[in-house]
Amino acid sequence: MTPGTPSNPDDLLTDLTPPQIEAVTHRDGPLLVLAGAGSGKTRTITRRVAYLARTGVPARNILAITFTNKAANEMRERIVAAGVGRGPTVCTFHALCARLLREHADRADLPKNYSIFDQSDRLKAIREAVARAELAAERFVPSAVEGVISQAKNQLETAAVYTAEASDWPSRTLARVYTAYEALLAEQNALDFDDLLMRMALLLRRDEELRDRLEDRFRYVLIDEYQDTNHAQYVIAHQLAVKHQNICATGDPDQSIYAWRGADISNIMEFEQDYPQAKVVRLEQNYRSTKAILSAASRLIAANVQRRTKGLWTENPQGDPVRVVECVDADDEADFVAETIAEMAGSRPLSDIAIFYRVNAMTRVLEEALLREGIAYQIARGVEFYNRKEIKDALAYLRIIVNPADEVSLLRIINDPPRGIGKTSVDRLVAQARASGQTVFEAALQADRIDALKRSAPKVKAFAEMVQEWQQQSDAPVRRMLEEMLLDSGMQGVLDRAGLESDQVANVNELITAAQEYDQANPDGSLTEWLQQISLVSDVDSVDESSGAVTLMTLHAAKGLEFPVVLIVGLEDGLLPHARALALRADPSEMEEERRLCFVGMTRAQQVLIMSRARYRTLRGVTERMTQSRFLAELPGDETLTESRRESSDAFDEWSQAAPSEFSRLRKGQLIRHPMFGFGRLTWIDPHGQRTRAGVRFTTGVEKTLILEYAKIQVIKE
DNA sequence: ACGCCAGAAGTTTTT
DNA sequence: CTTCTGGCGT
Repeated sequence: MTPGTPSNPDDLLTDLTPPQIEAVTHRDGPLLVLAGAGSGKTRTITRRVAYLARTGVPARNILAITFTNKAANEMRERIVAAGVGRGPTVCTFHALCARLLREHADRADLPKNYSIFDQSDRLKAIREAVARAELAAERFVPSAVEGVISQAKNQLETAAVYTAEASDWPSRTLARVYTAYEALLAEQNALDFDDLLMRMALLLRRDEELRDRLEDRFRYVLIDEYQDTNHAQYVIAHQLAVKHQNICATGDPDQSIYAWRGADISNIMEFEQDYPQAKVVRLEQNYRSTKAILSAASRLIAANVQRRTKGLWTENPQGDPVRVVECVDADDEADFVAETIAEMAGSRPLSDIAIFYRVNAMTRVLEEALLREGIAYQIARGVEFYNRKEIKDALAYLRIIVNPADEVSLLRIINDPPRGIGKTSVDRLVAQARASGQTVFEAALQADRIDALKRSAPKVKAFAEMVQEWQQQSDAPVRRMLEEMLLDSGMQGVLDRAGLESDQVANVNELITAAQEYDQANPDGSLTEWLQQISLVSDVDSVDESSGAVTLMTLHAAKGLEFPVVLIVGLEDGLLPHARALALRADPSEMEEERRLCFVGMTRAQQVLIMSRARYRTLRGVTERMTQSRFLAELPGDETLTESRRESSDAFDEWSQAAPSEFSRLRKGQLIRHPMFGFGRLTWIDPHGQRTRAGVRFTTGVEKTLILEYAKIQVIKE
């Protein structure tokens, strides 16, 4: 279908259910689609976009916001397939903001060529900010400070606002770090991920004229995964929809899994209060999973207290029961996974199969086992590619071409590959820049005038001039720019020495390919735009359905996807739910989020769902006995089938079922005394006869694991 | 100036 | 157990 071809928009409705049709055909005014897992949400949104376009809404007036780039690309393809063309804007919140801030840089009071700082750039800047605020680095762990700043930005609290509101000493001190950090970013023309959202939200609030223009441009706004939007995203969406009120939010509170990142579930829960005229459509029929899978998942999620009950049903066949498999340890579990997949490989393509886990660290054993069985796999971790040293270096070079004020990037590569500019010289150069109020790059250009640099001065100057030469040709195609830079910088030499077979060369080649693809897709593109675009890749963006391989990913990355066969590993207390949610001071809502995470994983499965756990797991070098996840106990017995990889006579079981020992009188919560550490309370006990261990939180605040056979503790009070 | 080694620290999830 | 950092030796 091409634009202009006469067509009946009702063709778009023929295979939809009544509630789906309601959502698709609703024209003006706010719309909330509460879409349960597997209820055809993506299809509904896509159809809605197509329907709007075919019933008179100019395609360019439609904005669809997705959670990942991958989801955006897929939706765009589907919209094109529905005959709408490339008119609608389909992207993530971050990509939208990056683009709009570039387009309206003057109004946003920003340079167009700003750098986007990733996690590690940001941590470096925070360390520097802590130093500048003259605070003890030990007291201010960068990652903790980062969390505070990130949270503030999500709440649209600028450094100035945060400072004004800081009343106690800790927050006043953090306000100083935040202020210093913001100054650092400003000096470097850099934004972090949260800035993209905060800047855009604040800009829309204060610049009425721009808001008005954007409201007219994006007359129809659709937001997917609304349950995982944070406050800043909420404000952006709201500002864009104030005038026309054509906001369509879709989501599922049961699939909210990003509260830790600032997502605010009340955005979706209170949609009807925010938009009193809102029409609400519920999609509760599941088209994805078998009855067995769906009822197991439904039973699990029903254990959440903070939840509006909701029925999810399916007309799909009953299917096989959900298998729960108890393995001996992580290696055994990985073997089980690999063997099971090998058996299935004859009857279905590997790309049908996915393995989910709670933490990335669990991939190693799985990879080894899959390799042994000769099973092709891909791991969803696009971000990791961009964290490789050679990639970060190459991008740092490109970033200073575009934005020479980007000090984090400049310092990263000023002597890499080595060009005789040592640490001392760099320190002196930075000191000179600070003293004269220049950027480090500006100071480097005049290195010959800095006496302190001595013999390295010509090298520094040569480096700066090399960057300047690149700058003069920076409107060349991205790929050519990249290759030129590799050659001139000496990186190519390093790569040549590493050899054609090396990972480094393969990675850089992949980057070159990415650059070339960008050039082809965007004839009017720019290096700036490409750099900003690739700063926003997510793990799942790298997943390729046609790869013919098993897909491995975290449960978080699995959201929005579906696979005929799903294996979820590590169903153990401490892993899923994660130990953090089990901690004594953990908020109960953390446990509920873990349960939703498990629910999300289970509901990705179409036909076969297998969940496994290990009795022993080695984490950071220590083997721990694991108890099964409480979530397994919450599954319905008649829909699940529990199997054990070993007879119960195995040594470990005997060990664990040993006769009650002298430690059997110990109970959780008892007050005890330790000769070295003093008083404390038992937080957990792991009974293994003589080998019984227990966790103790001492009054000093320290928590310790004690092997009771050796630790002579004394019970003070029952 | 540079590379190596040893010790430390940090391990949830990510746009 | 891994990865990174900082210090030390050349």
